[in-house]
This record gives sequence, C-alpha cells and structure tokens, in this order.
Amino acid sequence: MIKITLPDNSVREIESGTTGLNIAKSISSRLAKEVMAISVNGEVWDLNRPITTDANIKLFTWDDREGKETFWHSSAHLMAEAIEFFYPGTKFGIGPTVDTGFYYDVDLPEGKQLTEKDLADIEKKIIELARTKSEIQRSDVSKADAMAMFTEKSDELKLELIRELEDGTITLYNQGNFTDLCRGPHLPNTSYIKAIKLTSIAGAYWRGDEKNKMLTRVYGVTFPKQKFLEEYLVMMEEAKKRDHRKIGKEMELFTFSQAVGQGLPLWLPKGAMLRQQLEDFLRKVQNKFGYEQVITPHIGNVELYKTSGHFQKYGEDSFQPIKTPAEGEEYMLKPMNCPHHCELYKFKPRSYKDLPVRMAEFGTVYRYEQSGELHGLTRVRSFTQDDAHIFCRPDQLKDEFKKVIDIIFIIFKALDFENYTAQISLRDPEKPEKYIGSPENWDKAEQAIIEAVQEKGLNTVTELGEAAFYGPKLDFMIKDALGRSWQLGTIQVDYNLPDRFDLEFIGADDKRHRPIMIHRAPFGSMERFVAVLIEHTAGKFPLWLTPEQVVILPISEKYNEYAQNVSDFLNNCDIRSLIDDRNEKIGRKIRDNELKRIPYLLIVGEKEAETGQVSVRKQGDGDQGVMSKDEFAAFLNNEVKKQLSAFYN
RNA sequence: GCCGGGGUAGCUCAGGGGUAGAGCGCAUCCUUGGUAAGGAUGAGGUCACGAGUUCAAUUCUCGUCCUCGGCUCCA
Repeated sequence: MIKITLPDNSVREIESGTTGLNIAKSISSRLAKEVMAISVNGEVWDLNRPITTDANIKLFTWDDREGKETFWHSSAHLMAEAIEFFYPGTKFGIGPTVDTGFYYDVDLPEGKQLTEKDLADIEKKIIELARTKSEIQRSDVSKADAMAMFTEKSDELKLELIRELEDGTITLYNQGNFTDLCRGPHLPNTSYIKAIKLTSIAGAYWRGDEKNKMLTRVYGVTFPKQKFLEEYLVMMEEAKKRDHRKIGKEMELFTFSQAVGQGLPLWLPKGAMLRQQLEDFLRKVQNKFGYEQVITPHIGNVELYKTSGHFQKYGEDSFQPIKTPAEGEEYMLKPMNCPHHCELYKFKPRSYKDLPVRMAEFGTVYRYEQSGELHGLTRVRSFTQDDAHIFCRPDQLKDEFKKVIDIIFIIFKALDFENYTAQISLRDPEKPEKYIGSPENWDKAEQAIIEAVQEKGLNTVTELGEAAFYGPKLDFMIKDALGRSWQLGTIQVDYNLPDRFDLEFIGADDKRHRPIMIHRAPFGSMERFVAVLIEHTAGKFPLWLTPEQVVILPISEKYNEYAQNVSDFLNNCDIRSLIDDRNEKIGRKIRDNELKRIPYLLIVGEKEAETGQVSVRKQGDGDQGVMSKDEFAAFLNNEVKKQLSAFYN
C-alpha cells in the first residue's frame, strides 16, 4: 500500500500500482469522466500510469491548463496519425501545444503539399481515428532502440531530437498505427477528442532557425464537446469583427497606400483627431510628472548612430543612409530618438541639482521592418513613439523608475486596460555577444528594475534574452482581439548610452559623474496603441476620445435659430463637431449611415422651440427624455464625467 | 526575408479565354416631417501593374507591387 495526498491535504491509502484514472473513479464517476491528467509530486503524468510510491497528487480536467495541454498534446499525435495516413512517409518534427490548441511541424514527402482544402479531409480522419478509442500507450525505450526505430522510418528530424536526449529518459507513445517520440503526458485513449478544427497551415523553420529547412506547420484546436467547438468558432467570428484594420477602414481612421509605400500609415482626419486626443492626454499627465517637451529632427548624421551603436547593430537592416551633395556626408532617417536627446542633454554642463532631466517628445521614427512582419497599425515602418528619456543620478533611479510605472498605470486605468502582462526582459546569460556594455552595469540595471517592480508590488514574468541590446527593460504586453500579444508600454534602464555619449553631471563633490538614462514609452507607439485601443473598445471609444459625438436634427427650418443656440452651447462644451441635417450654416447635410454611428442625437422641433427644450437620444440606449438647455448641459457633462472618472480616480 | 493563401465597383464578395455581376454604400428625384426611415432612377471598374502564350487574356504562364495567415525578426 502507498499513501497519496490530495490537494486538500486528505490522505488515502491505495494499492501500489493504482493509476490516476482509478483514483478519480474512487472519488466520483463524474470526475473519472472528466479527468485528463494527474500530477504526481509536481510532475504531470498519464492517467493510466501506475503510481508506486507515496505521492502528492492533483487531478486535472479541461478546466485546468494541464488538462487542456494533455488533451491538445494527444490531439497533435492524432493529427499526425491522420497526416501519415494521407501522406505516408511524412517526417515529423515537433508537435507542441500553444495557448489555444496545438500544431505539428511536418516534412511532407517529396512533391506533396498541404493546402487549406485538404484540412477538411484530415479533420474527418481525425474524428474517425478518435472514435476507434485507441489506447495511448507509453513505453520506455533505450536510445539505441529509438535510433533504430526512427532510422527505419528515415525520419531525420526525430533522429536529430533523439541524439540530444540522454539514454534512459526516452519515452515513446503509441496509438493505433502511430508511434511518436514524446515526453508526454497523454490521455488514456483517443475517444476523449470529440471535436476538431484545423485552423491554419503555415511554413515554419525547423527548430525556429531561419537557416534551417522550412516545414509545414498545421495548427489545430480540439475539444471534448462539440458545443465547445461551436462556442470557439463564434468567438473567433466576434474577434474578427474587432480587428483594428477592419474598424479603422470602416470608421475612416487610417489607411495605407501602395503609392506611398508599405507599412507607412496615413492617418485620416478622424484617426488624427483620436490620436491627438491621446497625445494631449498623455502630455497633460507628463506635465504633472515634471516632463519637458522637446523637438528634434527626423534625420541625423550617420556618425550619431555609430556613436550610439545602433548603426553597427541595425545599419544594414535600416532605411539606408541619405546622401547629400557633400562628398561622403550621410544622414539617416532616425530609427529612435535617444541619440538626439543625448545631444540635448549635452548642450550645457549639468549639476546634480538639475537632475533628473526628463525630456519628452512624440518622435516619429523609421525602421525598415521585414516585409512579412508588417501588420496593420501594430507593426509599421514609420511610427510615432510617445518617447521620453530621463537622465538621473544613481540614487534617483529607482524612484524615477517607479514614477514611470505610475504613469503607465494612469494610462491603462483611464482606458480600461486590465488584462496586461508585465514582463521583465533580461539578457540571455549564454549570449553575451548580443549586448553592449559592462556586465557590472548590466547587473546594476537589472537589479534596479527587479527592485522597483517588487516595491510596486507588480506581478511580473521574467524572460531571459528579451532585453534590448543596450539594457534590460520592463514591458507591458496586451493581447489583441485574436489573442496575439503586443508590447505596448516599455521602460528601459540604460547605463550604456550615457557612456557612449560621454554624458556627465557635476556632483556635490565637484567631480564628474555619469547619469543613468531611462527610456520609456507608456503607449509604446501611437500606431500600435490606437490599434489595441480599437480592438479593446471595438471602435466605441470613450466619449472624450470620440471624433463626432452630437448631431442636432431640427425638424424644420424655422428652428434653426434655436439649433444655433444649442450649437453655441455645445461649442462652449468643447464639442468638436456638429452636424446638422438641413441647416447649412451649421454644417453639411448628414447621411443616414453617419447617423447610425453618432452617439448623441438632439431633436429640435416645434414643441422644443415652444418650451425651449431638446429631445435627446443616445445611440444604442434610446430616448433620454426631453431636456432644457441646462438639463442637457448637465446630462452631457455627466456623460463626459462617466468617461473621465477613471482618470480622476 | 522565408512558406502558403489572395488582389474584380467606395465596402463585402460571386464569376470566368470572346468588351463585366450582386448586396451594401454613393448621386438625383419622389415620399416621409418626431424619423437613426421607404420608393424610383442613375453614376461608378484599363478586373493591382508589366511581360509572354493566343485570332482574342480580367481569366492561362512568368515577373513585380500590395495584402492575409504563420515562421524568423522587433533598437
């Protein structure tokens, strides 16, 4: 007999060799049906693997991440079996799970190709295979046996993987006619898988290295119930409606032109207005935090970027230098603002009493991103950073860093961004050649971020190898409508640029000292931020950001005078745009489709003219009642306040 | 940059070797004047661009540009 301990700390005595599935059965028959995996002393196991020692266990179902992963991992194997059925001789790379579903990288036989049209057949086959209720069996094998087996299949992808494994740790999983090298765990049998959707097909480099062969990656997602699949499909449809590229076009916020060039966004009037609102908002916040606005040119001498180190790092992948009539003189479109700001810092000697110096600029930069990477407004070749650089003393660093976190919180709160991930990006200790600057400075910079984050009580994940080449950073990531993660806010600690630019301040000791630089951009870039904002609000921006809010619709011309009064009033309320149906003095004629998008409609008619009132309608919310001018003022202010309250809090 | 889909009216898309289609939108007129509407008529297209095959190319082939899904990259 062995002792197992459940998550609630209750202990059960069971026979040695009992499986997770049997334990689940002994608890309840319903759990036995839903359970998908078990953790044994912290390690996730197959349900049908015998437990032979005392253990802490936890059972996982579809509701647990571990349950889903086991489910999808088995699904990947099943898909591989189906693909092998249609394309014998296919070689299999890796088939892991992702956030939603799984994929398998496959190398199809010479001359064969998978297209979207083939997916339906594979889906059918998978369901067919699932229904056979094949057991998924685990077996330990020696390295030699594993090598022999995959040599016979001449699957050099698997052989490459096996070569890197240690003898004694190699396990195979088999279901039906398919055997795969795999660590597991897996479902007991294939019948759990009830519904499948193969979502897409794409190329992917073997082992993620662009020097390697390109394999075919098939993405899929499976569910234990048909209903879950249907819900998933509906959700994806809904998500597509929120795509900022679609809404941006419909609302006439921005566009692209082949003639202007790839990845170069053109902001339409309404989009420009929206963006300006965001800039004004941030400028106000930054003013409160002691920032000063600066303005720098869009180009800079190549030498400037050689000093900063950016040219050596990115020169070949940038827009190439611009020649001038002068022999040998070259300028670059600026790919970042920092070097310009360093020069601003240097324009006069700085005292320790002057620090911190906080320079802010909505600076437009130009980066030649790989063509395949461009994506709506989230990845473009010209974008405007809400950039600022803080030059401070070492003793001010942590405090300054924390204040930047505060600014980011103000922004996220005002715009209801709750589901962000804060990520500390540190250097990759195994690839020091990727970074500039001394290890001591890197240690200091990384430590400063970690401490500031701890003191702010921020939940973070830490990623090694994600740092910028000149310093570590704290990034705020937000997901778009389709669940893709984008970096928005970023704060970076930099000891290197001050060195390279030989920045100094005079200390209280009358000696020269090196300031530390913080790079930061709460929005990240205006382009990307607007994109994410569109997807979060589905184009229903907070009132204070809405391009057009109120329409006056007089019923007949003799009320124009009254409409004019209302219009004057609205103008005083900082309402940007008024549209009137028939009064040309106020505006152009309104179109029906425009009317549908406008949040507030005022109807000014005979009754209202007599009583001095307006009928107010709110889009999606119907009649708000008949109001006097003052009542309407109060109403509108209240609406604005509702939207602003988050900011005021 | 790489693999694989696309590019037909302002938008969403159908079609297909013989001079181009729908719905929505747009324009004009009518109707309606407490209404986020109804009707009639009409204007919009070198079928992304360039070359080739052909009696004939928007359709087939190749190249270029752009775009979409991934991969790689992301100062």
